[in-house]
Amino acid sequence: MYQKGEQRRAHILRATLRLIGARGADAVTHRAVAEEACVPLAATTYYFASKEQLLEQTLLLAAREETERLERLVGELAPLSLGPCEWAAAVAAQLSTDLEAEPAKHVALFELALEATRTAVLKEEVREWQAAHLRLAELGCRAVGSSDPQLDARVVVAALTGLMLEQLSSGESNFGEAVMRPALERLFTQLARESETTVEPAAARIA
Amino acid sequence: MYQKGEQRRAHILRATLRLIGARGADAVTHRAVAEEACVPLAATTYYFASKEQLLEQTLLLAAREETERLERLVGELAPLSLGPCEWAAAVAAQLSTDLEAEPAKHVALFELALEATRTAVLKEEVREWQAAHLRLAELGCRAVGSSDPQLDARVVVAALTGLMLEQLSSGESNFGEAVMRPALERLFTQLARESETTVEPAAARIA
DNA sequence: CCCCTTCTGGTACATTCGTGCCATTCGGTG
DNA sequence: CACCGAATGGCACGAATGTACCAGAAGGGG
Repeated sequence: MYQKGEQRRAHILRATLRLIGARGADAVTHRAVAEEACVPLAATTYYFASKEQLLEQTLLLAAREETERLERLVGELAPLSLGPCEWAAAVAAQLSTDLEAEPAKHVALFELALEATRTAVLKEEVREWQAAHLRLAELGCRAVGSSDPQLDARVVVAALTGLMLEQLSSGESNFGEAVMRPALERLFTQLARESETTVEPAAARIA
Repeated sequence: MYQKGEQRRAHILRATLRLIGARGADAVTHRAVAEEACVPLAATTYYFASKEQLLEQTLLLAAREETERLERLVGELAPLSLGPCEWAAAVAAQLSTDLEAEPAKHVALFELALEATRTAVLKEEVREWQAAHLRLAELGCRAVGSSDPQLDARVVVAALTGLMLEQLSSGESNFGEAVMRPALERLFTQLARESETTVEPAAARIA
């Protein structure tokens, strides 16, 4: 009983997410959300105590969904014992198709990161979110035989974040994979290379 | 003659930048900017045709300043023929101190990237900005003897972007270097490692 | 059946917003 | 000196905003 409300609440969150992706976080007003969700104005104030809460909850939703999605992806890929290049191809394919399918969600996630700069609650959430990313990347790094999976995971997460932002902010539509795959191949293969000797700073430099 | 105006214009842009860093892009209103800059309300409309122009110009300013700063940094470092670890240390030090000195500017730059998602003019600017980054990174990659400087530059730029965002959105204040330096060391040393043989996908995987 | 909580949808209001207007001052030029 | 464009600053207007309020529909439990 009384579960209709939850559906409407979710519907409003979806609409807000679409709005953030299309017109930015500052386009999120009660009226704009209400129109996007096709609900009366009062609905948005009924389900959310304030505009800030609405925005916050929407960003949390996006972050959690994305984390689940990634967990599923790594869960599928990890048991296959792929090499670095296959990992790169799989990850690049997944990310670029997802970027094109739901750019709004990913834009929203970056908005989340920026909002977190100013909001303690969100900062905490971003930390958990990144921790999840690190765990997943670490799993992947272990799978390709990284010699320092924790450190490499950090590098990989940072690189993926940067590539995604690049695609969103300056990419032509749908050439994402062409850019991401070679970069990821290169990154993964180089990180996966075993150090035959302990790395000595100057030794890696060409004479 | 009549150069006072330019100063005031610049003053307003600075204030706007501070505002973006402190309270986000949607906190940029004529009134808020005027107060932050200690100028009357009409000044912001006198120097900028609209709120959007004000925001846009501010972001362009930040992007160009940052590019110049990076060019200076690479210009200093490149002739020293450093190894990957020294590069990592220098870059990590520079970025983390700068992140702490002027977080507002870097937050603003990410806001720029997000706005570019929706604004054609900004998207073009972001492209130029990233092209500059790529050129600089490529220079650095060449300096450490990368076997594919263009590709590696892409990876490096993405990783740096990701690390910066991580620091801004979830980092404790001022432990940036402790996080960034090891990651960069790892990335640079692995990228700098020569491939003795042509990289063959499966060969890099541990048996 | 009635009641009470949940939910709906319409409206009102104070505040804040972007922007246009205009009288005034400044500072260099003729 | 007079002049004139550049710059200033105060103000007002219409539009949009967040949110409170309220009258009622819905629908399951007594």
